[in-house]
Amino acid sequence: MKKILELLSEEMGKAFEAAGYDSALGRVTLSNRPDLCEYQCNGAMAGAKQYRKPPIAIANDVAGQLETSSVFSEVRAVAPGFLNLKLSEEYLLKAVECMAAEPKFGLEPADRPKKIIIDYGGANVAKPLHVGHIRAAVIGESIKRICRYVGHEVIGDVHLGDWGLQMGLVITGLQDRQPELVYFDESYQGEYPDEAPFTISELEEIYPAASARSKEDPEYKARAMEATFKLQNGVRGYRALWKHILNVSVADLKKNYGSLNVEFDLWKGESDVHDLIPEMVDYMKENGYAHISEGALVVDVKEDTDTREIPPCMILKSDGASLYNTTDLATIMERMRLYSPDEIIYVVDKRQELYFEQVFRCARKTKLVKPETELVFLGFGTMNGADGKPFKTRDGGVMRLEALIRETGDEMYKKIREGRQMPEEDAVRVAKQVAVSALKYGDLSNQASKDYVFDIDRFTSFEGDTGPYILYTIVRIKSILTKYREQGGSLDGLKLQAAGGESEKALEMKLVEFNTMIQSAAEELAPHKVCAYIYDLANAFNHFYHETKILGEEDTLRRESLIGLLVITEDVLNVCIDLLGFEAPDRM
RNA sequence: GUGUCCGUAGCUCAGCUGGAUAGAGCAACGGCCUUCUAAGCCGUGGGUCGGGGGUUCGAAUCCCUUCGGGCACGCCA
Repeated sequence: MKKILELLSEEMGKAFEAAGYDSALGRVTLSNRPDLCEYQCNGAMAGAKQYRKPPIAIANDVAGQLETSSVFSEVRAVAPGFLNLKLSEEYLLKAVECMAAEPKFGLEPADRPKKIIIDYGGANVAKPLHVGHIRAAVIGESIKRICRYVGHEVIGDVHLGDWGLQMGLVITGLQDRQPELVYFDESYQGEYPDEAPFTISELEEIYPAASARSKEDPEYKARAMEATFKLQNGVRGYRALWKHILNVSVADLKKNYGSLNVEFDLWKGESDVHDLIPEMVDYMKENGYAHISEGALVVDVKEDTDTREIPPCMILKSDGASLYNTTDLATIMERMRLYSPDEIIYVVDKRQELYFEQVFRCARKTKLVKPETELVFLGFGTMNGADGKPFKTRDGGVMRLEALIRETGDEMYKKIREGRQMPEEDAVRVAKQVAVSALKYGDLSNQASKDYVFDIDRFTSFEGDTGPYILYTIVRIKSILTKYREQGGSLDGLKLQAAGGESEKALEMKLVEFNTMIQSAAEELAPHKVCAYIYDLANAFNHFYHETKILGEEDTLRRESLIGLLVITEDVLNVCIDLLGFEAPDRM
């Protein structure tokens, strides 16, 4: 179905036309003065100059055309030339019925469904996820779901860092700890064990230690680079060890991402494109795209329209080694070959914007992608602590994601215990579920590109603009619907009636905004719009709830209508929180 | 230095394809539970939208300028 504002604008446009004005002036928007009207049209003022008439005269002309409108119950021309509108309850009812009957609540399918790859992990093998990873995961997952919902084919890729110096560091660190391992015996010809010679916790100790040491000890760093080199050149033992590291690490990553309802379709990594690099480099050389500059192989990517110097995109370092750019470009090449996507979205820290600009330009210039392939950089800001600086633990360290989730869950559990009587087991489960909503909503309700302050007390609060508040609202609805069914009511075949009051009407008006909201959230890759919408919707519902007896309504048809409205509201809220990547318990 | 983003209530943030009295939440204060989850709802107070200039009938929103802050700027990722 069409968006409500389009429908109203069409109706208004007709009135402008009938009164002798341009129908394009009939654009209707939500009222910014809800005390005066529900919707408004400012076209009379916009057209005043064109028609050399006072705006109020135009507004009066138009209002005259709408006296018998079945769409608007009230059309008022107000100085200096506003058209203040109220919607007829019957028209609104039809719109609500229509959205309830249509798939996806009347959202028009994407006019051009795209195949999209979304790259939103950024996790590194052998390094635990820390709070810095939460934004990519949470935002990327939501965008993946939103894009799918509007009809695109979306492939989520974690794109692991599994091939760089960090692998050499881990291997070197391991060698120091367990030099006797067969993997380090280059004369060894037999099969390597299936079992990894380390656990995830050991792995997580080895990397930071090795990394720290390499920064102070150049000789150690040289060893790590040597190990990296051997790994990348296929030394058997190193490859086998690397496999172990990968497996142990990925199992752990899946667990942690899983606790945030984040799931990837692809677990590809930098290593997957290693073999493509020589081919790509040759291609760039042969076609004259790349040249040597200061010893390194680079592709110039500056353009005449640049307002600043854009450094060239480096393909190989002066020592001939590949770097992040190399694998990112090779990954683009691989993705084009394997999936031929229409669009690739990178959900990464906004500080990498310039870097990705270079990579994108390079990919275009070297024709790694088709001219029409969209390469989108979606940069997110930092999660800060109360001091406005990047979030740290109390002792100044980097907090692990696991710890953040656990602490939020503990906090939630405490609050549930204080406020509710609930069996222990349920309390634990519900606390986890609500904690995920708190974390995700707290993050997603901010514009992705902005930094935000992580405040556990605020996010886990049941009051205000929070995940728990949204869930609480859903739980309330569920509770009523459960009671209704227990009393013998059925949720099938409910017939809606026109709104019986202001708050009911306001709720319906919010509901019919759904398709508009989703479309704009998808186009702008903006989950925070979904948050803002459900917050408004939850408020509209709670307001309505307080004014309206639902189960106590004696008129059966009216009661069914109210229940029907609850069902739609719950469905819409549930769809929205699913798009944000969390779910509601039955009770809380 | 160059570029870029940001500066809105005590705090955290919306609003930014220009519209009528700039909105929420938190915090503060005051009301509402024998009735569907009060983890809720209603109300009160709180603002030179960083400053200045311009465009416009009209600017938080567009343009210029200035101050303050974040971030990025070839061999890290």
